[in-house]
Amino acid sequence: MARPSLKTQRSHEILAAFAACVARYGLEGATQERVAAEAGVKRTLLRHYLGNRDEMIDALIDHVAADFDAQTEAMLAALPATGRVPALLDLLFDWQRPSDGDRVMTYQALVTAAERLPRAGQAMAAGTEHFAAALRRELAMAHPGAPDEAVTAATLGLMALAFNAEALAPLDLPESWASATRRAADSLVATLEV
Amino acid sequence: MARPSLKTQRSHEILAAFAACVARYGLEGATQERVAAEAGVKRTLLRHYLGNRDEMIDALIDHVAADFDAQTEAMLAALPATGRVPALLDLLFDWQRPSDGDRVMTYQALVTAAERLPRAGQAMAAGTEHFAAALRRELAMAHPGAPDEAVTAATLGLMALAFNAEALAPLDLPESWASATRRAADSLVATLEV
DNA sequence: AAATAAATTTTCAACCTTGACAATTTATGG
DNA sequence: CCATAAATTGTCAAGGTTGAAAATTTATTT
Repeated sequence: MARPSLKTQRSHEILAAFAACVARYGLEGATQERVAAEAGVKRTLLRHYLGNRDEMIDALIDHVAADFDAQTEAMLAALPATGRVPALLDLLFDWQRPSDGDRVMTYQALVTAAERLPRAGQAMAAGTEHFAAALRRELAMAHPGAPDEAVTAATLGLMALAFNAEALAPLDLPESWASATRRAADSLVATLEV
Repeated sequence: MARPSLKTQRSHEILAAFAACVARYGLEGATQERVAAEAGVKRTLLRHYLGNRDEMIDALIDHVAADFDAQTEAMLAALPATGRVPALLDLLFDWQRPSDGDRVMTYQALVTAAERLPRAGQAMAAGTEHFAAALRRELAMAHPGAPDEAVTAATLGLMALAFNAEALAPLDLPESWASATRRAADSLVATLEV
């Protein structure tokens, strides 16, 4: 017998706007005013739905972590039944992608803040390990004979290449680097062949 | 016939403090008050030596870029006459190092701000290419027979591994990742063997 | 249409950050 | 000691950011 709550939807919209602002301006630069403008609502609504700034940041951490995990799962779900590793590389190093670059920038901002915000550090660490584990599982399945250490090494190599490509995207680096990055990834996978 | 100027020294101290604050709080979070406290001077001195905030940021960009390049040169200078590539890997992936982690964090903050601050983007891009070129030269010298594309791929792979290790340092990731990172680096170099 | 609970807007005070300039102190050369 | 130029400190106003709560509007149920 009351007006229906928009809490879930609005909170989500606001957190998405928050994440976008963090990606663009950094955590400290993502003021409530900017987030409100990005979300297209009054500043006081942020407070209404998410509380004060500290509480907003806590919510953001959870949001980004969930988003990261969802991205990992979506990546796995998009893989075909056979030839999964080549498909995985195509996904990780597809430069035509509509650049969810914001995601990695937000992630980086929270990683940087880990010292001041232990919760952020824990959440980002968990997400990173989750992603690495998924990558590792695919490599291990495709190369059952490869020694564990080699699989782990290739996993970290792929992850570093993928993260780095996104993190440095704001710089206009030579185009040739894109193909070289993919080639490095292929080399790492090739180390797992018998 | 006047008091000697401290401009050079003080400017340097202040910029170092600025860089440290940017690493810790992000660019927007590095307020003049915090920088002044970090440098141990009154806020008004920042203005005296470096001008207003925009001018301070311009100076910071130059400072960080110069620092980055100096680091690259120092790395090269530290290499022995023979066995340069293994020594290079030891330098890049030495986890005992007293962690100049601040440097990479500051770098990351400026990369993130590239969209708003084109000068920052240009400077960080130049530094990155300088670093990559140095790496590439070493690999090419040690492996004259390797095809250009392979050398470039290995270069980017090493760079990604090194940057990533530093960028994710604030997270307490599994210790085993350190050795796996080194192993991935070794694998990339091994792709250049005949 | 009346009651209800939620959305949305309004408003105000406290705090922080910055810019700018005036005032003062201090070290050096003559 | 004196003149000079620089370092250092002091102060104030303007603008932006946040916290908090009150007032108003709106959608839904009965």
